[in-house]
Amino acid sequence: MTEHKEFLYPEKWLSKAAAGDRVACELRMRIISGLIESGTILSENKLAADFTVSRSPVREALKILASENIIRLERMGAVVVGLAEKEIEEIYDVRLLIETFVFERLVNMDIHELVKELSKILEMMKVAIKFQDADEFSFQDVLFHETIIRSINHSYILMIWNNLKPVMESLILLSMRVRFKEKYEDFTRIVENHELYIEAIKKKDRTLMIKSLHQNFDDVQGKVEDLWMSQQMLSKGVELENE
Amino acid sequence: MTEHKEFLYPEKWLSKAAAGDRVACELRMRIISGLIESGTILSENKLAADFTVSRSPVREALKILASENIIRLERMGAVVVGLAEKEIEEIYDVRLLIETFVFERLVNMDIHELVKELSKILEMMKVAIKFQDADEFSFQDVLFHETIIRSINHSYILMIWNNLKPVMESLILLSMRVRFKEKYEDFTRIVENHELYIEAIKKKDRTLMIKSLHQNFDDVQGKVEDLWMSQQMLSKGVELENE
DNA sequence: GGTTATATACTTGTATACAAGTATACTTCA
DNA sequence: TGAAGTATACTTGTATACAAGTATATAACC
Repeated sequence: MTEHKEFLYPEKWLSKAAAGDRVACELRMRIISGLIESGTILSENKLAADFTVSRSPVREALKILASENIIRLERMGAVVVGLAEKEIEEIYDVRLLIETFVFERLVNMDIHELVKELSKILEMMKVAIKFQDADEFSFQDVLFHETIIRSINHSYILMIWNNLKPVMESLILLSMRVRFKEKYEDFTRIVENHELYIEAIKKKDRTLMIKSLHQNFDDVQGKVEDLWMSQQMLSKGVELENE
Repeated sequence: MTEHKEFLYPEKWLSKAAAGDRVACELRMRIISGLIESGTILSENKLAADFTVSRSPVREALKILASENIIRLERMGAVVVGLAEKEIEEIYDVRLLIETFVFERLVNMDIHELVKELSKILEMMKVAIKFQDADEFSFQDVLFHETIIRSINHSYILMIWNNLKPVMESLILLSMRVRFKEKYEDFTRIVENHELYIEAIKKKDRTLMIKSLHQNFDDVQGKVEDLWMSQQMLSKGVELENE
């Protein structure tokens, strides 16, 4: 039963969050980073003790994580599912599904405001790169895609995104943190890629959009090894809580 | 503050369900049927009193309904969103999206077992029609589509379905109950339609699948008026809990 | 030893209590 | 009458208590 002094999830993003969300976000990061291994059985009581909160927020957190498919609520205990290669590919599928759907809608819309908004976000990303702020960069990256999705005003597509977003966010965070340290040159490519995406929207060019979308996926999801590296880094000196 | 003696949701489906799910299912039915109008503000305390449970399961229920997009959790009170025409169309979109995705996967799979399973379900549906059991029919109808979706073993597509399913279930239940009373002849068409769907899977015929899928949607979702009729019927003599 | 019973230490789900915050209505004062 | 402050009756989020059920291990018995 080890106390985690350092939290993986950016604390500043939780300024106004309830304890339940806090626990969910931190647990999610630990699961996706691999710090908590697949197959681990989580106990409400143990988690409550670990996070020094009561069972109520913990229960809430577990419900959230279960709806995101990264844990499975069983009769006794919540077993960690995590993200293996298969799940990563599945997320890829769903993102492709919804973002292409969104794009089809965008083709028949006035995208002036959207493009302006996206350009702004892209500038923010560049600043984040300059100051080597991986967390801020990740935030803007997620926001970029969310902005596109929100623009079509489709509550049920947004529902899908809302279920996917936290996992995406964690993936991107972990991936970017590693790369800011080790593959700094990647970011020029990522920025170019997002410029391409904006361009595709501006020109309403389907194939260009698909292309940049695929490249974007590869940038985040193709690098599962990065995540494993990240896990190794992070868990260095940090004991797991296996009994 | 009226006591609802009759529940809209089939009680036998809740035999082993926790109080939270019970409340969620019943509330969902009341919202989708229109018994609880859009814009209504739900109070945890009031709901707890109405259902004679504590706030814990009510909170759980509200979280569930919020994730399904039929209520919106705000600072104070949960406001009912409900299903207007726009939402119905959006659900239509998402079902089309995921079921066509599933079909593409099916094309490269051994569908022998699936077809057998679906045929069985279809027979069950016929029996339900014969005995005029609207609830059983609805159950099998939902199961039919869920079986198709599960067959490709895609946890994130299943995640989308899991979020959509309860709403679909309610829609189908309400729609079928009305039609068992008033449009009995519809059911021969619905059965034919499902046979078409099975045929499409068997032959791996995309266009046939899309066609039957569209017809199936129209059967459930095109009839919003039915729902309003159903609401009128059901709320006859039942007071709303305004104030 | 092997099998069955029982005790114990868990688990979940629900009820209840409480703290902190927010809208509403009322009172007070100019 | 109008504005500002205060009291009150709500709200949410969290902690805690308890009942019912389920695994695990110990003990008893054949």
